[in-house]
Amino acid sequence: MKKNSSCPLHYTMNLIGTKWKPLVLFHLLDGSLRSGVLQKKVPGISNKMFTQTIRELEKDGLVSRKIFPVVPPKVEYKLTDRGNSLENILISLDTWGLEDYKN
Amino acid sequence: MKKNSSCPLHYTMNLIGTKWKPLVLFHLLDGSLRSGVLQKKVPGISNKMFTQTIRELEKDGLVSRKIFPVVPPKVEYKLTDRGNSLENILISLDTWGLEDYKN
DNA sequence: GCTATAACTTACCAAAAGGTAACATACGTA
DNA sequence: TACGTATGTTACCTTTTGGTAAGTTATAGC
Repeated sequence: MKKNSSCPLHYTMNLIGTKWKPLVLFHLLDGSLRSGVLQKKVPGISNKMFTQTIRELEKDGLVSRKIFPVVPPKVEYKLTDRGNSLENILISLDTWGLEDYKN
Repeated sequence: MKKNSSCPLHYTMNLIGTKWKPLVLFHLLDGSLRSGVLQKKVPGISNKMFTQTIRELEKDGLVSRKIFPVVPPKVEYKLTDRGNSLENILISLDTWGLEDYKN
């Protein structure tokens, strides 16, 4: 049963309602990852889209970026507390896909 | 904790990973609605996008369409069982937005 | 026979998203 | 001094998305 109809869902969708954002966030649930590793975990994403997506997530405070001043470059991304608060939703979306695919 | 890494989430996102689909589905949680009523409940959606979105949801078996042979036309949409299985996720997304907005 | 109605559909155009490939960086190593 | 490395950025182009406005339908009521 729906709780109200003014619909904060609209707000949520403006933050994470794209094809790639939930996928990127999902793969960070287990902890921080190097940029290249994270990108490889998202099948089909181009380099450009990956950068663009992670920049927006960073801007919105859902992931944080840690730069190691080494050569060649090393960058790690991880969920912020705000990003991590999406954990249950991300897992539910994943589980739903798994169940639905069976049918 | 994530359950696996092959990621059925990708499958889920291909079904409902757009700006409008979750919003349309959400407003059908309480039961069937006439086309025009449903459309008015989704703020900012154009007629064209509404039609296109609902057609895809119908094609994917998430909503069903009932036509009443009257003039002027009357059409009602409602969630299928498959669509209704997204209820918890849709509510979670809405609730998350409500909580997040406070901060 | 003209009009209002709800639910579309279509044509046209503008805006945004997205792919590919080249370039940038800076240091250690061959 | 040229190369490899990881992490980007940028330019160019194509594809997709999206908005607006006009057209379509069938009948009841004026």
